Parts: sequence; C-alpha cells; structure tokens
Amino acid sequence: MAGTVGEPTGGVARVLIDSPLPQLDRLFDYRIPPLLAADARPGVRVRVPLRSAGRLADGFIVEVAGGGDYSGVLSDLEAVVSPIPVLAPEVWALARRLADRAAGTASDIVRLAVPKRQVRVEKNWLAAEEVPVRAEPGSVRAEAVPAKRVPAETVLAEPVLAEPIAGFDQALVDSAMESGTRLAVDAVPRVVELPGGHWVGHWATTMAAAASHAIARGGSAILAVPDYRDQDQLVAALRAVLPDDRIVHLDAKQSNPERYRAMLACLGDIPLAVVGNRSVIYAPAKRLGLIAIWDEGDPLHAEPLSPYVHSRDAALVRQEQQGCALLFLSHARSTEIERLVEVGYLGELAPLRLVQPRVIPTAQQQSEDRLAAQARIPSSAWRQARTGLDNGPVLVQVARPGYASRLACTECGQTARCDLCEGPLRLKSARATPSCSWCGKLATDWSCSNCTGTTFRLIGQGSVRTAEDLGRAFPGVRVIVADGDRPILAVGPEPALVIATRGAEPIAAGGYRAILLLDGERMTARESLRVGEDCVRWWSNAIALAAPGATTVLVGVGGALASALATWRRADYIRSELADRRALRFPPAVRVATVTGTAESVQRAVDAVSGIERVDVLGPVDAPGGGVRAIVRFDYGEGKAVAASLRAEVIRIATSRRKRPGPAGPAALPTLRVRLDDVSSFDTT
DNA sequence: AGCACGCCGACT
DNA sequence: GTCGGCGTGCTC
Repeated sequence: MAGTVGEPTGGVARVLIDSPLPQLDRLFDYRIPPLLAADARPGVRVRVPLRSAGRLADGFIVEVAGGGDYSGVLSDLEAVVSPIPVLAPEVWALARRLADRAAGTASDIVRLAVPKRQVRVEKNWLAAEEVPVRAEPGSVRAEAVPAKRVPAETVLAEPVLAEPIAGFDQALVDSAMESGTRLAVDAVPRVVELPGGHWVGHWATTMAAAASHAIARGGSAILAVPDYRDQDQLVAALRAVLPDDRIVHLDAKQSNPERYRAMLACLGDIPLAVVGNRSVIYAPAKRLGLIAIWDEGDPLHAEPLSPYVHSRDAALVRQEQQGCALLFLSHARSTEIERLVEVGYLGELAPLRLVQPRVIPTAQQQSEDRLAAQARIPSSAWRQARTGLDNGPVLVQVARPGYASRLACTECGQTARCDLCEGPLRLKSARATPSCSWCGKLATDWSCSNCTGTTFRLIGQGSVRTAEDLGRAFPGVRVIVADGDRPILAVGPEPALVIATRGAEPIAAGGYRAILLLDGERMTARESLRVGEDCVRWWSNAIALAAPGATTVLVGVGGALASALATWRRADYIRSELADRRALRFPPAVRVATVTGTAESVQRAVDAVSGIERVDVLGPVDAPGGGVRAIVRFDYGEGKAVAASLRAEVIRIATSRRKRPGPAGPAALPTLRVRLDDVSSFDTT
C-alpha cells in the first residue's frame, strides 16, 4: 500500500492519529490519492493505515502540505470519513499547545473538542448548510439537497444590538471588548429580575451583555459556567438580549447527537453565543470575540480527564492565540487569578458603584433559646432569621446534606464504620437505617469494631436534620430543603426557610431577606491547601443571593476570613493567601507536577528534570495504590522544559515497557504517570 | 496496541 | 546450516 515518493499529484496530508498512546502523539504524513484530493482538507476526519497495511487508525488532517519533513516512503490516505472540517485549525493549535503544557496527548484534548461523529446529524447539517442559493452552480452537493429544507443562512440573521453592561463603566467595557483585553471582573452581588419574571444572579446579565457586545461586533462568544444551575441563569439572561437562534448549548448533560449538532452549528458563519460547562472552551466558534468564564474557582472547571487541563488555563492559552477578549467573572477570585492580576497579565474591573453586602460574623455562642441552640443558631442570627421571615425567604447554608454526617459508637465514641468496606456510616433521615457512605450497604446488625457497643450516637448535622430542628424552632413556617438529592433552582418571594448545602442554594425572587451561614467551623476545618479561598467563594456566592439591605450572619468564623467577608474586601484576603503560598513555594506561586509510578521510573523522571533551574522535588514517598509518588515544583518560566522532559520519560517508558510483572504480579499498574497542576497534590488524604 | 525484526539456543 | 523462541522497537 506504499505510495510513490515525491509524487506531487494530491499533495501530502499531515495527520493527527486519534490515539491516547503518547508515542503516537505527533503528525504522520500520508500521500493524498487523487480520488480523495477534493475532500482531503485540514480538519476532516480520515482513516489511515498504520504500521501494517491491514490496520487502520482514525485521525484528523491538520495540514495539507507540499512536502513534510518525513523522507521515507508515504502510505496513502485510506479514506476521508466525512468532508466536514470538524477540527478547526485554531482548535488544533490550542490542543497541541495545551497538551505540551500539560505533558499530555493532543488527541486527548481533541476528544473533548470534537464529539463522536453522528452520521444522521451530519447529513442534516450538510443539507441545511450547502444551500443551492449559496453554492456555486453545478456544485456537486447542491444537487443532493432536498429542495424544501430551509437553510439557516438563507434567512438573513437578525442584527444584534450591544446590550449596555449594567453596573459597570460603559466606556471602559467598550474599549475592553474592542482591544481584546483580559480582565478579572468583580461581579455585582445582587439578584435581578429579567423581563420574563425570571430571577438570576446579576453576573449572568453581565456575561450576557458582554456576549451581545461580541456578537454585535460580528464575533462569537464562548461562555463557560461550572454547572447546569449557573447555565440555567445564564441562558435566561442571554434570551433577554439575543434571539434564540444565536444561543447554542454545548454541555455535559447533552446526548452525543445533541453535542455533535451544537458543534456543527458553531462551524456556520453566524456569530453565536456558545454556552456550556468546562469543555465549551474548545468550541470551534467562528471569529471568536469573547471568552467569559463564571466562577473559575469552582472545582467543576477542573477537567477530570487526562491531561486534566483546567478551563481557566485553556481559556488563557486560547485568548493568547486568538486575541479575543477574556473575562473571568466571580464574587471571589481564585489565587490563580490573583497571581495573574499581580503580575499584570490580567486587568481588574470592579462595579461602578460598590455594592457592600451587610455581613456580620459571630463567634459560636450558645443561644438562650433552647430550640435555637439545638439548631446551633446563635441569638443574633436567630433574630435576623425571625425578622427576615416577616418579609420573605431566609436562606440557611449548611455544610452537609442528609441527616447526620457521622455516627459514633455510644459506648466508646469511635466513628461507626461499615463492616464490609470500612466506610463511615451516614444517616439520610431520622427514621432511615444507617448506611455506608462509600458502598451504600445498610448497617442492620451493626456492632462496634472497637468495643462491644451496638448503638449509635449522631455527630454533626446535615441539611435534613437542620431542617427538622428549624421547623420546630419556627412553627408554621414553610421549610424547603435544597441539596444534591433535592435540587431546587428557584424559590418565590413568600416567607420560607430554605436549608441548602453550599453550592446548592436556590435563587430567591427579590433575594433572601436574611442569610445564615452555619457550619463555618466545619468548612474551615477541611485539610486542603485551598480551604481559605473555597470558603470565601462559598460564602460570597451565598451572600450575593441576599436582597438589598438584608443581613448575612456568618456563624462560628473569626479572623481574616471573617473580616474579608464583613468588609467585602475578598481580594485582600486572597492576596495574603497567595503571599503565604509564595513563602512556602506552594501552587499557584509555583507550578507542580505529580509523578507516580514504580520507584525506578519515578526516580528516572525526577533525575531528568532536576537539572533544570529552580526545580525542586518533594519525595518520592510511598503512594496509596502501591508504587511511589514525587512532587516536582518549578517556576512558570521553566514549564516548557519540565513538561517536555517529563513527557519524554513517559514516552520512553511506554515504548520500552514489556510484560515484566513477575508471577501473580498486579499487572495493570502503569509504570509512570505524570500530572501537572493537580490542585489536590498538597491535600491530606 | 499489534506486529515485524533480530539475536541466540537446539534441532534435522 | 536453519528453525523458531521471545525480547525490542516502531508505527508516515
């Protein structure tokens, strides 16, 4: 199946093989046979022979060149799977650079960008796209089009007007959108009512207005949000300023055909607002004018699939490559964004007029009221809730869902654990049988593994138990529980106690008349490098749901954290948090690479990078799943060199690895895994 | 992943 | 002198 050398007939296609194997992560050259020359353009899906003529691999043409640098004999392209250029050149460039930065494989990122092919969806799209009026007379595909189909683009797209961005200096925003600047935007901590009667966070209207600016200027906008709750608000806000056919969804909740259809829609000529979760950053949006990310500190923006590229980083690189405007909106920025602000890479945009929420921190103190004490509410918070309930809904934020987060043996006080898997037991409601929070097994015949006890004591209070206690404390008031199991997006303006776990707070019409943030002690007790910034984010996002003038009581929290919220100077807190990380050489002051594998392979990888300037290594130490783990710390400037040499080690191991595991060896253990910028590297457990 | 290639021990 | 074991390395 080998072609002839130097035959100029159809040119040479440079192909990215769709494979996660690190040793295949480069371009392969193939001769384009004359029959395929018409369709073999950059971006199309192809099938190519690999190694032996019988074996075919999938891939994408990323370049059609006169001649590559490969001097051997070229094979022929086997087939062009579809003529649609689904891998846009700028998306390929982005994937390549992100993979290099993360010591990963470009096709792993391309898989996030390009959904699996759907033939039906593709046919429909082709039929609508290649319209007779637009195609040149005699065009091959024009004849195949059913005449009755109304193509999207024959209908002249309605012009879109730039919506003023409420709450911000108009001239400043205009010039920012024009010159493609990068900004950290402090969102207005309010809820607003849309023309349809829908209440959303003010941030959603800011983001929607920014998108309308981009589209009015003829560019597309990519809008990324952490989850569907935020997406719901953003889409409502977009509908208020854009016609429906300018809004495209591209998110994880969609089925594959829906995602494929949405991706194809991006390839059209009309500028669109593309809304979705983290992977929407890779949408092939035409003439990209804006990328905006809401709440980049939310862990849902961290991609769980290899090579684990955070949407914040993907957006930063894409902005640099394409020069669009870039906005990070939030009520509480992460230390990563703070760092970029401090080095001058990001500008800051604050609301025109400072909206200062009323926040009162209280130390945990015993309330005189018995019922209130049971619900762990100090008397000041109790009073706020009581007056708030006269006018409308009151929000109570708790750390955990369910009834009790932990059970302990009545006799010895040891945490009650599952007799099957050692997982901690949990109680979902007052009358339920306790069950294991890891494996779900019901603990029917439980006995303590430490002593002879057979009865539990409840430790900690989940949302359900808090709801029961508060229901007793405020007789006659409606109690609404919102958590992961009971998702509620919005509540009305009527008086009600809304008990929600952090991150699951519904939007209240008109805003909450009072907010109680309970469980502060428990939230701050988490053993994570990011507790501080996480707490600021959870609480700020809840505070932003308050009605104008309403009071938020932050229970059981003091010190810098409490004053950051009380003064609403959250950036000051994050700034000092980042300063601490600098002193300790912790991320994001430096970058980190986590290297896991056999003692030998980890040592070799560590040796390979330890010669680079300003690189230091923690470990190796024994890793939980067997093998060892080392953490490599390095400055941003050395990122390229560190990633490249770690990548080289991965490839070396992958190509020289042979079935070596001895008799009864636990085979499936990869011998070397490299992960860059893992935020949980420094967490305990 | 697969599959060809090559270097070394045992064979007609 | 040649067959075939499996360890090694490559894939346009």
